[in-house]
Amino acid sequence: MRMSTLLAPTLRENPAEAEVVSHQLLMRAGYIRRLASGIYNYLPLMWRVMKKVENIVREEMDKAGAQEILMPILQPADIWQESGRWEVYGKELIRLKDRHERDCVLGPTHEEVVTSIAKNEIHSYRQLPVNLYQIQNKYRDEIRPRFGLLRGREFIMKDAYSFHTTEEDLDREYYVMADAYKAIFKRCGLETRMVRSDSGAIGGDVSHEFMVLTQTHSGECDVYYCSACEYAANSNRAESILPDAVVDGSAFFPAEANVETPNCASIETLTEFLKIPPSLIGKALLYIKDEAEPFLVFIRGDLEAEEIKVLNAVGANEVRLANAEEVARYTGTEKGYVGAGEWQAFQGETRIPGVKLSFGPSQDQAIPVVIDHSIAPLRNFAIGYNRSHWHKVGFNWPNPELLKTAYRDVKLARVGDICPECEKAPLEMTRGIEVGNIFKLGQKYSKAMGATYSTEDGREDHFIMGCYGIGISRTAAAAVERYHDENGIIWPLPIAPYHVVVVPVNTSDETQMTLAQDIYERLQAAGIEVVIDDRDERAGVKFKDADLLGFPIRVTAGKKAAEGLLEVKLRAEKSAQDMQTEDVLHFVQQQLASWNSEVVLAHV
RNA sequence: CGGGAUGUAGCGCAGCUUGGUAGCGCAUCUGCUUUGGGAGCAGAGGGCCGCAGGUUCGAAUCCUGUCAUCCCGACCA
Repeated sequence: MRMSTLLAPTLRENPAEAEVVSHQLLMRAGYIRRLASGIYNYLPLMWRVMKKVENIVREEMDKAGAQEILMPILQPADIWQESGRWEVYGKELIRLKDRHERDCVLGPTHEEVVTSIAKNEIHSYRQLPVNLYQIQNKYRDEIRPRFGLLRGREFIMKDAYSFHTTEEDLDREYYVMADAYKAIFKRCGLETRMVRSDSGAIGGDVSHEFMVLTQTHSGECDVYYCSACEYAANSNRAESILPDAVVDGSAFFPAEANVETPNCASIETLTEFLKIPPSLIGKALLYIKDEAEPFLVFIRGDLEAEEIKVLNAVGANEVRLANAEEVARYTGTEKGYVGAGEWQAFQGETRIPGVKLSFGPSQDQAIPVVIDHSIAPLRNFAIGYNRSHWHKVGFNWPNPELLKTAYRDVKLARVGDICPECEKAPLEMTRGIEVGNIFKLGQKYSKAMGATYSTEDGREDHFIMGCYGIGISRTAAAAVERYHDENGIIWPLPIAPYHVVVVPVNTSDETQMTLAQDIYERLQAAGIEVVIDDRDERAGVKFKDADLLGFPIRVTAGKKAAEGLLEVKLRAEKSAQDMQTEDVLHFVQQQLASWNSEVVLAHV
């Protein structure tokens, strides 16, 4: 490819609209252009990268035994009504009508379509298991598209769906896919962690996400991971064992007492006033469930509540912290002084289903309660008195047995907490970009849509399903997010748009041009993807662009061209070396053969 | 959808407070010089100031509406 004809319009400055590194660099290096919010043109270099990622995915999926198909993007509404997601999916689903006023959708995912295929075409256990996948544009009318390719409204995704006769067989396939995913991301040069997660709108029981760990801002989730074992989880799922802390306050409070604590509405001011560690405080947070029901969360003073965990604990669609007015209305005190006080515990169903404990001055005024496990070991501690500017100290729960029914895990894990799996090493945290996920769907869709097959003993049974996604465009963007420096992108060799850029420093110098043209042609003949910067530009411009565009290997024909020497430099490294044309060929081939991500990792 | 901000040349921005008919840098085009890290000089082209109303003798500037884009939250590959 000749740079003089390549459509890669580079920009000297970052576009104002781009906030994250991958978005900035892909825009600046002329890989993408925005058409509308969350909708992008992939220019020639980007499309090459995309196809590289696609091909790696395709090869590994094929190797894992999946079969590639292509399902329609435009889908009739009736299958969505059948599955129930016409109502459930909400505004993210792009709906439209055709000329006959028939409702249609643009596919955000393809469980409905693939289940209809299985329903119509798979009739016998003899045809199972089967795993079908496609690589295709997906449409999700995101509330807030952002971060360039990391969250678009249109994006390219590989989605696979497997069908099974038993849970055990689904299990087997699940781990076949997990292994395929590990191989895929490794081949893309990306280090990933397989992370437990919530299954969200897609449904099902078990799910894992594959996260590219990044230190940059763009990672959308906090990922806690064990420094010793393989444990990793989203912040909204991460469990942890708390390291030792002071949980018995008998040294501070010889006896139970009510103390006046003026202006001690925060943990910080209270610890200062009482001269105790924050772990000796029972913190009470008043939440509102689905804009209707108040409930209390008790958690140790030095910990934070994790809202998704809280939400799951009470089976809510939405939770939020109560405002000052609500705190006053429901507890009769002000923020910072809510607690157990003189209240009593009441057992039995509350207004919130599943929560069986409530606290209050009387049963009909009692508020449902969720208690974090961190509260359990507390003895002789401090807690709000439900009276402004008063706390109770040296407090012990009157009936610890009763509380047990309300224990949940609702705390936000902290860096330094102990790994829940190996129970030895401390947890660490990083930002992560979710590039893939795998779900066990079970029979959710096959039951909803009546998709059955004949079993070996002649019964009809619903398919047991799994589904497995990889964001192709997001993976490419994540690679930029992971591999770049102040000068631009540093593509991992396997997904680089071209492997080599040949730079004749001065196009009017015939010796340089001849040498450059020669190595360009020989690299090409050897099947290496190479671009020659034949533009009549100054050396600085070409070098800047080569760095910005991120070609892994740069071959320069410059001063030493007269001696037949070319300068070879890896984008990820600082130093360069001079070589004869023959050696350049060998060097490049060797790089391609011996590619491994550790080399890049070491230099970024 | 709530909170915040921004729309002026292809890109990045100034001008707006205090209305008087648009400017800077980069990019583009032409010519000469230059040629190993975003060159210099000379010249040129390109904008109904997001759009629609209103106020005014006069609006990029003030007012109203609208559209778009971005950032922060809840959702997601």
